Amino acid sequence: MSALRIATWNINSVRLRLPLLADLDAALRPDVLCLQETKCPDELFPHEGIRALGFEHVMARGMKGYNGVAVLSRIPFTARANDPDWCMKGDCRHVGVTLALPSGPLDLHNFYVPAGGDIPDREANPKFAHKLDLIAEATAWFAQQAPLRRSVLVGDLNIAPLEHDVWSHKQLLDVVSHTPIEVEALQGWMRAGDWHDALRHFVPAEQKLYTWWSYRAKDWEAADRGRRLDHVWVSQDLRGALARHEILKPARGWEKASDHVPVMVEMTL
DNA sequence: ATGGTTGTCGTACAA
Repeated sequence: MSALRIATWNINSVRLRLPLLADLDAALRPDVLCLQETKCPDELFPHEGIRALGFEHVMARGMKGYNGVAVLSRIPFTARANDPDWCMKGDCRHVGVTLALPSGPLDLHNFYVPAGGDIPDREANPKFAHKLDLIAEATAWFAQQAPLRRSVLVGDLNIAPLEHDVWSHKQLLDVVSHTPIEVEALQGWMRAGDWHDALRHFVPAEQKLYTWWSYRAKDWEAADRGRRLDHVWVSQDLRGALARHEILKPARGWEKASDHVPVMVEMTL
């Protein structure tokens, strides 16, 4: 039995915030770190700086300017084969790997779900339609994979499903990220894979829990108008392995901070 | 009060 720490962070440019990875590493010491919004084509990915932090195993799936995901790991892994290209867009929103743990293989999915634009209407807003379509595809695909074993799904899912995943349930009901149609979609995805919400495993549903604070607030900390957009899900067989979690809120106050903070879950496997 | 900030790219667009 040993501890496995998996962290996830929407880094909002891996090149700009490469120095912050050292601070994250010092704070959380993750064995595996999943990044979203790397905004970096693969040929420009900062492999040297990341290797210097001790992440010897890296898989990046990036493109110019937008999106992009990566898995940084101290544990060897193989790329999962034959995972879908969601919505056939080639837009670098998912990477799947299989970690080679001493206790056996563990599947890890790193997702960056589309933010979905401003208008919560699939007819009026193609970005919202894309968000719902990607989730519908993922729902159908994970339903086919069931029953999932030794599986973890992390990422910026861009939906805050519970009432206390946002600063004001009432005021955000019409705001993309917390609309009933999105919440339904996310919950359907969770049910399809029989996923267990690892963050709410540790934090009661009645308690406010955020992982993102807008750049647009004058004082993000004083306003505290946050949302829980970043998630860690585990298959039911890993429920008993959940040992600890940390949401690195101080990271929101770092110099040149991302608007998302790193989230970590530790399991005993 | 329908604002506000950030990153990439290149002076627009996505978040």
